[in-house]
Amino acid sequence: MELYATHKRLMAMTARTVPRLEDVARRAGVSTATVSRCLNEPQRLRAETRERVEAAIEALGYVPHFGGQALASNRTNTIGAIIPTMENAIFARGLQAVEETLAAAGVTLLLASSAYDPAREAEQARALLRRGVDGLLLIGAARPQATYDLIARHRRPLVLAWTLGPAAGAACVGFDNRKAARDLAALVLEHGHRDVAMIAGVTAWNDRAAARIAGVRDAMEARGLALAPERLVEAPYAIEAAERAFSDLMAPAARRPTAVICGNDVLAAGAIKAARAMGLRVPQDVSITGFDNLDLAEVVPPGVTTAKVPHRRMGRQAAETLLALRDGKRPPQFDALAVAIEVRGSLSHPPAR
Amino acid sequence: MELYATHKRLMAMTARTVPRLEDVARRAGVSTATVSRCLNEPQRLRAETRERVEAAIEALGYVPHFGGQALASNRTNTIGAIIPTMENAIFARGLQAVEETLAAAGVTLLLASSAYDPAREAEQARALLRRGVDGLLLIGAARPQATYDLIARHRRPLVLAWTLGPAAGAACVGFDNRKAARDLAALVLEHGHRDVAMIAGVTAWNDRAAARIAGVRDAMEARGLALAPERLVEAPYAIEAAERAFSDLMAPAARRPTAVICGNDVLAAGAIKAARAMGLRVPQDVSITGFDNLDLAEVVPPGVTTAKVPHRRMGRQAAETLLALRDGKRPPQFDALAVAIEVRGSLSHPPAR
DNA sequence: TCTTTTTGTGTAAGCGCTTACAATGAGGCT
DNA sequence: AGCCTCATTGTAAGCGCTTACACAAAAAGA
Repeated sequence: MELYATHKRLMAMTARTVPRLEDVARRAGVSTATVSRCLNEPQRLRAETRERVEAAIEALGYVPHFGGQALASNRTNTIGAIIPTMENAIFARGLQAVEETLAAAGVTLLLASSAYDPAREAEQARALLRRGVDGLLLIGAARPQATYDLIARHRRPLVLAWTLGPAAGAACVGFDNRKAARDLAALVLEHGHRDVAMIAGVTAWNDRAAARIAGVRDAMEARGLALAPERLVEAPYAIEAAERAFSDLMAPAARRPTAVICGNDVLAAGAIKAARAMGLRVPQDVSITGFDNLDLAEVVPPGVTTAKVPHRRMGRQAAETLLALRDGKRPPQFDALAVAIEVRGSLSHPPAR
Repeated sequence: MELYATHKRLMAMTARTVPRLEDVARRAGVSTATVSRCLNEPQRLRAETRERVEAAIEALGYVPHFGGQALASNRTNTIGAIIPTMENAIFARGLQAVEETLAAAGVTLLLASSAYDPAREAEQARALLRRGVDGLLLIGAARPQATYDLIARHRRPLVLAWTLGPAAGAACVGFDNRKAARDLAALVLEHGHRDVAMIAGVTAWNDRAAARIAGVRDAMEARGLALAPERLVEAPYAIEAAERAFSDLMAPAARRPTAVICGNDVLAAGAIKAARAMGLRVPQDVSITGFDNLDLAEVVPPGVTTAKVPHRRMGRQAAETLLALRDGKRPPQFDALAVAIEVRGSLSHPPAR
């Protein structure tokens, strides 16, 4: 045993470039406990002592070792988030706000992505929990119960964003996807459209996509219309998939839909691209709507009429909720975020037959 | 001391939900060392023992504690990456590839963003190093020496992506921004343009943006032309900034540029939007080019002529380099990635005067 | 048969930090 | 003066894991 210790000690002597708490303590002429306190509850130290320790920290360029802290304190000042994808900008803006809010509280955000795959999500959750995250942020509420159990077993607070639930014992921060989609669809119908089709996101394990379909159905049924099965296509959130979906919807020359409601702006952009390729004018020949109000929506002519999701506010609220839960406080109670409709050129009246 | 230990032990008894290595060992009837070996070098165990341990791990749902591992082994199987922004898709695709490649090797990617601010980048690097990342991936080569020193002091391998250097002792994986921009500009000039302007990214601490300007200058000078100061505007990579920049460039009614080369596709999309708003047709009245070949480029009509950066390949190579360096191997030697030009509708001949 | 190796497993020391409790000394009260 | 409180700092146990070395048993030589 002695030899091992000696060996390590020697290694350390020759190889150490990163100072430890003990080095700081020695230099400042205090105990390791005092240095630790200087880091964690500086107000408990006499000003003179604190200054001495801080000087030593500064001089040595000391940075506390994360693993050591995590092990000893069982806290990491880290929040983990798993988003479905980084490929398009859907979640970027919200996450940026999460990150900023957390950073202001001295908490780091660990980001992972699941590619819309619940198994991958569970795996990532496991990895994040293993890293000792103090809390977890997930998107949406649809996932296997096992994932919820996993998180509960680790006793970590969980916040779901982009949805209002129903949540298995998790806090939700978000907006009413169904209502927003209903409002948007209602607006489309008010423009006189009766032949409406929808390119939705893939609904498997995606409650937002499903809720948006439900919202569209709501609006149509309220007017005695129905969304026929052949008028509903699911497509992954990608340009190309949307192009194909749009072509499929428009294939029957007779009774083509006059409006296509898309599950998000990426789909809408793809649909518009396909329409152009088919020689259809937007909105004269076909109206198209999106969801999210990404940059894309304002750049693609004639501008995508879309639901303006308050990403940043949602991100901030999610972060605040997580911080409160982590500290054992009751989380602030937020109202469901309002989603306005941003009207742009892609929505107009149906063409006269 | 006893009391403290007892207290903790009691807490543990009542509160433990997460099993430790010791619990697995007890259940499998082996020592903790054996369980640890089963995790790290399973081939060293007798098959029968290994199975018993694995069964216990499975039964208890044991997951090794990260902090404990990190502390004891001084390795984390984690690579950190700091990208300038998540707001737009510039880095998303490349990072996705990094993540996939690392995941295949059992390594987790920790992602942070710097908002193009070198101070923030250094701060994030410190945070990642503190977390014990085994290596670091940064974008571009331009940053204060202090950041390089910080990383060197921690003895962590560093890979720079999106650039070819010059790198302060770091491996570079990327492409020649200058050459790609030169090729693109040459193509513009071949179309007959002589009045060329450029909306570049902000060059402060951004060697890619600077290299692209240099490339455009190269091409122009090779034809005896120059990029006049009033024909060069820097703008952050955002739609709105690009719109303003474009308006500024087009303000003088006389001798307006006939082509605007943009530092990336986001800028190009903004420029096209502004052009439309000004009643200018693209490409009949003005040609516009981008860089990166984002989704945006194919969706915005008439399609953005752009440099096709091989993001995914670059990401994969960066990850492979990091993994090799982490294991103390010589990194594979990659050639600079080729950047092709994707010609789309936004580039044409200058209008006849 | 009696060494040598090899193989598989156990023992226990630390990794760098936090924190309960102890110790000290300075004031405050009676 | 004697006792108590409070503020400040020190002491040292332990967080959950890895791993050098010890040791026993099995395999391989001699």
